[in-house]
Amino acid sequence: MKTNNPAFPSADHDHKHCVSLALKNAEAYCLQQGLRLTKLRHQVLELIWANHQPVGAYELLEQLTQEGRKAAPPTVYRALDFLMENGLVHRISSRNAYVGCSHAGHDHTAQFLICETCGQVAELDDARIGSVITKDADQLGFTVAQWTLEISGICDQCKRGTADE
Amino acid sequence: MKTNNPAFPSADHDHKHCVSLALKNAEAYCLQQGLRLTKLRHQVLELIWANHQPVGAYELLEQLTQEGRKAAPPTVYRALDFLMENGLVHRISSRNAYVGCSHAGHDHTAQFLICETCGQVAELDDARIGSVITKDADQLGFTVAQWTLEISGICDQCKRGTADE
DNA sequence: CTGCATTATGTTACAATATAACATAACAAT
DNA sequence: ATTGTTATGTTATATTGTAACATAATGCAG
Repeated sequence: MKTNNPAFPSADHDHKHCVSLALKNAEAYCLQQGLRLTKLRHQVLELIWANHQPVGAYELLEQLTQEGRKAAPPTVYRALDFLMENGLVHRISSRNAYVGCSHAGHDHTAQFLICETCGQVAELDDARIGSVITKDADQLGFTVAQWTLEISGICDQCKRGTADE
Repeated sequence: MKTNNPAFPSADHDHKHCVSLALKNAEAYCLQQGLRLTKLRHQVLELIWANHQPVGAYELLEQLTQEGRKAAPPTVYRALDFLMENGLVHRISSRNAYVGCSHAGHDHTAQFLICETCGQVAELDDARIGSVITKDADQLGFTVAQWTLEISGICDQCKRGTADE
């Protein structure tokens, strides 16, 4: 039996459901905020979620092209910019890659566990980290705008060998 | 009078002393560890410290060239690799830039405050953050190898206007 | 100190990631 | 419909980073 791990979904979880849920959330959020989640942006967001692990911009570009859209690098980067500005996607800068964000709304903070073996990413959301950061920064008179925490290591499934993969 | 801020050194601090101290530490560390801090590596490390804020690889390349060394990109990247492996330099991935590390020894963790205005970087070293990370990761069965925390915002000096700059 | 293995650097070419700048198209509101 | 605004298409190029192989320096066994 698989462990039910909310952070690193097991390989047999319902991908499609997972993606469509994320998209619905995004649609609702954009509607509510008066943001234009155009076809292109929707498509890019869907691809990001479908990959379900960090995807590079040029990988997205290729996938877009395969889906029949005429696209060049700016096409992808602009969509990514929009999605990031509005908190629907995060950039993993240590990998030059992008992942979908589950808690939309532009939050500007992110905490990731990145598995070096399988490449999967889990988004943490531990308030303690933010509070420590804020306190430290305050003491130095530093005003925090945003931050990224990227934690690299090995996930549970990969440690147990191939059984779960 | 300037604030004596250990994290963000004021503009009038003794640059040269600062650099030479860092270099001496690095030399001592490499000697002790049997690491070969060659002329090139030493030169690159010195340039990084001399800049005293994150420097890009190609910027370093240019500076190396100006100092009369024949250098191509791999020259710089290899030196950077060595310096990073041995904890003498950190990479700021959100900026594709490199900074000197004050606590040598390969530690593999880093916490940075990055001022969006002046570009200066302060390295934090708050043990609480590491401990929260470890606990969170443990609960998910994730084994942490290394992590990077990059905090973007505005430093004290820049908030006060140009007086301190 | 000589030859050999190892490590570091030089050199050329190129891969991967990202943006500038300007043209066209879609949209939203009069 | 007209117009201002926002989004996308298109071409070219900037920026960052590596692969692959040649040469040079270094450390060490004999």
